[in-house]
Amino acid sequence: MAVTLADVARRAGTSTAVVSYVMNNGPRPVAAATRDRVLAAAAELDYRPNRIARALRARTSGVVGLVLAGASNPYYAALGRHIEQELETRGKLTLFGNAAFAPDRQQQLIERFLAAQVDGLVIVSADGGHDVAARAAAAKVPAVYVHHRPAEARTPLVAADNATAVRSAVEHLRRHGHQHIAFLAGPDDAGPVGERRRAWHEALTSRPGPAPDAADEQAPVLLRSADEQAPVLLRCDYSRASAAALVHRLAAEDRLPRALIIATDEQAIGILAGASAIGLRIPEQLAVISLDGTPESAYTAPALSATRQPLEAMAHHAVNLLFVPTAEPFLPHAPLIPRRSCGCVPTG
Amino acid sequence: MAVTLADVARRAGTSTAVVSYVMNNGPRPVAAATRDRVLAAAAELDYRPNRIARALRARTSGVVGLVLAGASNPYYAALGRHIEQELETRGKLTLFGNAAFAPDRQQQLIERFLAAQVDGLVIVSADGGHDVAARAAAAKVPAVYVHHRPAEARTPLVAADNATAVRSAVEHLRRHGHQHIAFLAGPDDAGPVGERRRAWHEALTSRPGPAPDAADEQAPVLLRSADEQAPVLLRCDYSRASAAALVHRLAAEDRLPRALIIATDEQAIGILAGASAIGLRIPEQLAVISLDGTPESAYTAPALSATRQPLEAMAHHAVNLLFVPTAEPFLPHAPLIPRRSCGCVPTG
DNA sequence: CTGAAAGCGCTTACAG
DNA sequence: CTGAAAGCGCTTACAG
Repeated sequence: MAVTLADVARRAGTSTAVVSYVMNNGPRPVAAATRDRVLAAAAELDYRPNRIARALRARTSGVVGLVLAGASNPYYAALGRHIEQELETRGKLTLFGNAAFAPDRQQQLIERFLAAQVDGLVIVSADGGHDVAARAAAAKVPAVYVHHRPAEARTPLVAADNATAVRSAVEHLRRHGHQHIAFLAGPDDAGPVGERRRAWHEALTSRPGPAPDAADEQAPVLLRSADEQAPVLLRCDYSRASAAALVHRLAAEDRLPRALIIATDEQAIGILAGASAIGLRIPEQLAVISLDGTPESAYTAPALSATRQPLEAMAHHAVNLLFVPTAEPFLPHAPLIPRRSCGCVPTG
Repeated sequence: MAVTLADVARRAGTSTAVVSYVMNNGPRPVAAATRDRVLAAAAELDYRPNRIARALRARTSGVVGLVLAGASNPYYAALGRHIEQELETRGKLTLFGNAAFAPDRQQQLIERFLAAQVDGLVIVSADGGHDVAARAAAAKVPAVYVHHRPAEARTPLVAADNATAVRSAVEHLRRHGHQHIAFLAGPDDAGPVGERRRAWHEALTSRPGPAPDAADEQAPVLLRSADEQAPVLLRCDYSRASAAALVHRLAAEDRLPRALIIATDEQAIGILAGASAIGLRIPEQLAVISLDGTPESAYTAPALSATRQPLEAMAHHAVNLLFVPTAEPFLPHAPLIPRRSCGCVPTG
């Protein structure tokens, strides 16, 4: 059927071992003349190596499994793109799976990827998953969590510095004159969003630390007034629909805050859509800052101010970790990108 | 190292053939007692079949390759999600690659997927690619193009009925009272966007056919005035940035149209962002309809009116075609979803 | 219903 | 520098 190594060897008048050596540039040297004969034979026959056969024998498939907690969320999607690209740079193929926020689907994908003999596993996880990486460890397959990992997991995690990002968002809104800054979290306090919520609460209820962005250090920090109400915590699902519905509800009940930090771009986009639908002006009536800062956040209406997670660097680091394990900590900074939605009018 | 079929056979006191029969429920029958012993042995040893070995021997990998023309475009991304999900439903794993609008990357991905012995190839293609499916045909691997295929290709194509969609968009804007309806195309006239552009031009320059949506048939069709200017064709790259910049330029030159049909959601999102940045009110000053209708189009500000391509049905059909080839034509309808951006104020 | 054995297409000691 | 051969972990005729 298809042309095999043996066919090439026969045509070149040599052994399969030698053909293998020239196709792989090693591990044994081959005489230049022999090499040329082999290359010529391979070209004439249009030989294409069978990676499956290679994988079985060499015990390495050249494939890495990537499972995304939810592929339609812009944050996970952007992370997924960067990871795939990073893997391609390293010559790896990407086996892709979308867990669609179902822990059992995530588990099942991992099992199937492991059965497919992946060389590594990148798990971009959300709250609520089991420690699927334990299975990878049992199979001696390197794995890495991105964004979140279950509490019990011992697998490395790559995530941005959420607490600092949230503090810079709070500081920034204060500089815009806001004292009452609400927070939109997810349905519960699990995972990174929980961390973000806690950082927000702490920033509002205790003395703020130094501003994280050096560029901002000149700006006066407003003191909170003594009669400040308790911080307003809002919650909704991680979906545009849910966030848009929340705006409607809040408006109907006249409970709209004036400033809002939103845990995710997905929700922020929904907030913007809901605001537009009811004629609520952003940032004039409601100032918002999101905490993902995906590429989509630059092209919303109005453009979303956000703390931008360094997705590319995170992807790079995660893939690195698969191949050169290191204990070195990595907690990259998520800089605040002021755009229109917080009240800034960026030039350009 | 890992537990193999032979280990299970040994423990169950039987042959590898029998173990294989029970693991695969065939193709030969196995006595119930034997079967139970095998299952017990497999469970005790925590046996996991090696899919690579299976693939080599059975000449079927259970993996399908999916290449996306551009993964950050919401249209391709949504299609990709549906295809992956459809494949998962069929028990296939998805090898994923992003061509990032580079024809040579697309070609290379196909080669590598073929080398990985994929059972099929789904190519969500944009203009400008070579006929990569020819290579698949040579390797006897079923392939299908989605959205677009090169002119010379003989591989099946799954795409929506673009011409009808465009006509319904033109009709709809006319019902809103617009006579001068501009069109935003891509940089050139290749591919499906070219078709869309031609359908728009034809709808504007000749007598309109019957309205495609039965629900709309009562609405009066405005006659074009005799002094109507030539249809205005706009072009920009398929990127949000490029579309946003276009709005700025048009406004600066005072050449803004009053009604615009936009070839893609990606560009439409950019138009909305650009409009928001300069305070151009949509739909009051500029009515727009997009021709993709991805899920994101429902959560823009304002919500995008669009002809909605039936992405899920397309994905389903494409994957179907891989496994049960059929000559049956498939040209699904893309219904118009009126939202805010065209001037409609949908209830709910 | 079950077992012994060949073979999928490679890589890799091993011997020369 | 090159070749003969074993073996990766399965599936599948073939024989019994």
